[in-house]
Amino acid sequence: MKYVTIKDVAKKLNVSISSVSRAFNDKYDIKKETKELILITAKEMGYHPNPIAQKLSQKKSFNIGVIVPEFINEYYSEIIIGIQKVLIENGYQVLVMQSDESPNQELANVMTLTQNMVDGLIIAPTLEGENMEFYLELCQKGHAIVFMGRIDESLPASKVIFNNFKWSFFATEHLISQGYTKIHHLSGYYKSNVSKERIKGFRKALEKHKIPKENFRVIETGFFAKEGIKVIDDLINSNDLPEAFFCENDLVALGVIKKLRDSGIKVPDDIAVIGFTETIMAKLMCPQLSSVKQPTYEMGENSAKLLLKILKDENSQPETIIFDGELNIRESSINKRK
Amino acid sequence: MKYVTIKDVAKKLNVSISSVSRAFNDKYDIKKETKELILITAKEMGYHPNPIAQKLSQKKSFNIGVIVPEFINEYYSEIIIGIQKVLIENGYQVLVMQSDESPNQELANVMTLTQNMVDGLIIAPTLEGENMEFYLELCQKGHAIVFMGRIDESLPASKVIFNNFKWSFFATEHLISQGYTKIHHLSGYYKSNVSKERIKGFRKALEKHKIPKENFRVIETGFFAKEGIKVIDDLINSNDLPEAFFCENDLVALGVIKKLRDSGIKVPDDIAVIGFTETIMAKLMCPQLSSVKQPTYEMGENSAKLLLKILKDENSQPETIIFDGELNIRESSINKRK
DNA sequence: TTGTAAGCGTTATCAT
DNA sequence: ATGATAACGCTTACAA
Repeated sequence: MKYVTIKDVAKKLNVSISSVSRAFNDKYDIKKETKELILITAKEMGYHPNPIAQKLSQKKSFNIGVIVPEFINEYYSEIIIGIQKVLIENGYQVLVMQSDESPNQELANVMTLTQNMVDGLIIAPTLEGENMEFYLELCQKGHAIVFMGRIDESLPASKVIFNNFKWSFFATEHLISQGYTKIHHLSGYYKSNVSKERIKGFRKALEKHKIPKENFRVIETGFFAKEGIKVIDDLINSNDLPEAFFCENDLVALGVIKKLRDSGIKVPDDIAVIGFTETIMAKLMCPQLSSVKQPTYEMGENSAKLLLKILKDENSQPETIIFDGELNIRESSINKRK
Repeated sequence: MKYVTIKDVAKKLNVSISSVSRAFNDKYDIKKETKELILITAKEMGYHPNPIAQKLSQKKSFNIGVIVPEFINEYYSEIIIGIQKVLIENGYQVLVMQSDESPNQELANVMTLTQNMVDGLIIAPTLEGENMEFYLELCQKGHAIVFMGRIDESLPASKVIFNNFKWSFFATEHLISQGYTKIHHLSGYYKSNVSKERIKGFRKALEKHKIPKENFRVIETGFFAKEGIKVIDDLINSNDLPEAFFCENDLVALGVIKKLRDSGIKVPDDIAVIGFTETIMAKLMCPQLSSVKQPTYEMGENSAKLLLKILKDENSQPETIIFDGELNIRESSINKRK
């Protein structure tokens, strides 16, 4: 591939390459007519500034690295779309890497990206606590980083997180309002702050409504349908089914509902179920699934904006944006007997 | 951010920068001991070759652009993962952009990426026929491009496609084998080659089994659950329901099943349904959905490999890889009365 | 307002 | 086997 360079344009117009450069960069003085002439001629010749040369010259890559645990589910996909929109508008390229839910892969991704001179990073870690010393070091070295989601509060960096406590509280309170008093919470991983917050919200709601302790349980389940199925299987065997399940996410809820149905137990007639981190499936399932919707797109946009702020002002202080959600009540958690 | 450069390493060891460069590039003569010394010292100092400088020097970006219609659904996500694996292993970075199902956005994405000097492109177009002259031009200019999925056969370029005809045929034949003779095919967009191939396969199966013409219909539906719902709504109103539906994809099938259920019609007891381009939902739905699985990951891997081949040998001839799928029969298409 | 030239961090060609 | 140096395409002091 042969590209037209700044020299070609300069030669054609008998001007210096600096003038051509200036024509493409607003910040310098240049006569209006020359600028226009250059711009027009450049366009005719099919010239575009070579971003790689710009990067080398400016010691900036105009690349932003985005690292997510996965993008098979729409959650991170939507976040990425929000990020991309903001960053592309601001002249950045977005390099997306996925860690396959592995902290090691995550670390490798960070390495690859920093070695490729990304100007900044948006990292959605797979697990809080992992790689934390490394991230601390990165931050102290002055890397521009925004963390997202599953991240330790203690890390002195900008963060975009979801108010898991609050919306876990609301989800639980909703189940209580439907008259359910025996409720199990199928949690993600206890290690994770997200899960801890959800558990806190769950407990808080039960306490507020004075549900006796023996009426609720928290079960470490995981993120996938398969794991939801397994838990139900165990509970059926031990004859320990509650009146309602508050699940880690829609996928787990889906597994729960499937297993219950296969066992002849109807949702919500016999047992109510509510999900979290709403997916497109929620509305299409049978029964339609109640869930907590997170503003994924906005979360992506805002993490990008936060990063741009850091990029513009190196001395900007770490900032944390906490997002609220939306409780969407559907069939799966409605108490028909009430 | 302060990076260690080749100069720093050279100075420290009192060697020339060429030697350091050579130590990092196998293709040159350099004494084994000096090489090792340089490599060790470089590592100690935290030196990595600056990829941007390498790119400028070599007039290669080592970036590959990947453009997909969307990555909200797992289909393209999985393809991307396959692509990334192969390309990253080969020292390339992958820039992913999504066109939001818009040919205009797709064009803008191609522009952005070519202007950013990507060495090659993998393009999954949103709609065949759109932007075709432009792609033709790109190919003729010598850009390394692999097309994927919804692409005109006529384009003289490397392609990775799925055998829609064949698997549409098998899906239809399966419905026939279940004893259904009144079958409707809810197609994507008639414009699209993919849909055309699916329709051909559908017709071929019906012809083979001598189903009378008045027993089958093709209805242009679209890609989303909403559109499936609308079609069923219309068919119920016009009292024109068939015995079985062969849907464009799982999402449409989901809409179909939902609407039928809401109307008191049971699947598969009253009407059978089969999807296409299997998603994770298929196994989790109620009833479990029969569908045709596409080898997404492998398709991604192979498109990347195809691109690498072009990159290595400029004169390599266009090649087309056609992938086969897998017909997964589940509850939704089983005729219980048979 | 414009031009000159140094510099960004490499690779690659030519000497030595 | 090693070093000097031009070149890659651009930005940006500085000079004119």
